[in-house]
Amino acid sequence: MKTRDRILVTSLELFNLCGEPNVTTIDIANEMDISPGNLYYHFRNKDEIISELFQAFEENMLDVLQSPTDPGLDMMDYWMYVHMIFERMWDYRFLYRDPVTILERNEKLQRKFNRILDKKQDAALSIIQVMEGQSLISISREEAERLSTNIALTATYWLNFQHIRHMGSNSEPDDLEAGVYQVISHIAPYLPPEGRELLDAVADTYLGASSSGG
Amino acid sequence: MKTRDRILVTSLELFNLCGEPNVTTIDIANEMDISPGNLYYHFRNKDEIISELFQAFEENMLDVLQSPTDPGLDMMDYWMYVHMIFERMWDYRFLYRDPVTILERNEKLQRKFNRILDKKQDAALSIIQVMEGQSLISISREEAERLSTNIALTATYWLNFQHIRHMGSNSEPDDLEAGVYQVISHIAPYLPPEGRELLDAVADTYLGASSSGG
DNA sequence: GTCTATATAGGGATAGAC
DNA sequence: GTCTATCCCTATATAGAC
Repeated sequence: MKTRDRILVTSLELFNLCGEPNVTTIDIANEMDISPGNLYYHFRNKDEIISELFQAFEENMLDVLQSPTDPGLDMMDYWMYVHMIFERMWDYRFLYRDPVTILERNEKLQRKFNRILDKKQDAALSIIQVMEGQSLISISREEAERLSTNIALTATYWLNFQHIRHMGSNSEPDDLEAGVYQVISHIAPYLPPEGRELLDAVADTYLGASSSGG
Repeated sequence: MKTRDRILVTSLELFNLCGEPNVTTIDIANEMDISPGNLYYHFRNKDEIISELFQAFEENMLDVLQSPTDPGLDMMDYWMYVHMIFERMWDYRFLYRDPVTILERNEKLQRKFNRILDKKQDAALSIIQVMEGQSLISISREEAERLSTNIALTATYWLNFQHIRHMGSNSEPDDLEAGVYQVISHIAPYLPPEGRELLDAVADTYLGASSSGG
């Protein structure tokens, strides 16, 4: 593995573990047993490392987000879909730890992050509309807008919320299923009784057997 | 006004405007036309300023949060209630801009912040249970738990979400009503048609006439 | 490509005069 | 209480040898 790539991998690891603002270029170099000078031979500055990591994240995420408007999907498919999104966020969770701190330094990242948010919200809206089209749920246009905003918001901030909630204990929870459930539960009240039971069944399947993010 | 208090007021202003990590003790001193030495005569360090601001925030917030379990309350009362909570958060919005960065340095603040989150969630749950008791809504115990978590999460991160969403334009939106609506809309799908119409009416009243936070 | 050594800059904080 | 001057530390980033 080339040094340049090792820098990216090590940076991502440390950023996720300690938070990007708490990781210096020297920390990264030390962790890899190379000199800081060497690191700066491969990257002009820390921002370039972050940008490159973000680039990889964006490609991953936009790929996963391709909204499943296929009408043949069931509750379990949606669960898996949201799970995949959570896994990508988990892989790059340093971005969700204090997004404002990271984004405010770099306008390009702001735009990219917002584009991902747009996509998230669009995906939620699409799914809602498919369900509506199937008469699975009944919802007005305005309600659907607000609902998809709430879904995108929960999906975006769940890891941050969990992190703050577990700050006393120094172990970070790597159980994404609770977040998936939390996101999907936004839809629950719109579902008919059969739909809710189906959701409960799917939740029971996944909530016990924590599969973790690795 | 005593210098000590002026330091607190100025710090709060700058923190809210620029974000706490971007404001140095020198910035604060400059803004007040005093010397950094003077500032350090009144406060041992920056953390002490933050802690004291947090203290004031906590008292405000816990006071406002006293959950209104009075069964005589209507939709407009709940709207006002959530609005008051948003106003307190707005006054100390720097805490919601980079929560992890601010909290990770100080265990006491972690506990306090989480206590406020607990209170928020409890308040949401209480209101839901009152509504359930009045047969206004029908909801299971587990659903109520998840719902109140989602409500607390949205209330906590709405300002952050808005901030990121408007990062391109350099004007920060000070319209809290959208956030209030977003929070209350979590309840909407559980309401009977009359309840939803009532909510729409209340929303119409407030959403137009942005009252702002100042 | 990699190293050592170092420049640079900024922020937190203190000392001591007034 | 307030000021000026300054110290210390840390993080980013560069220079130049190997």
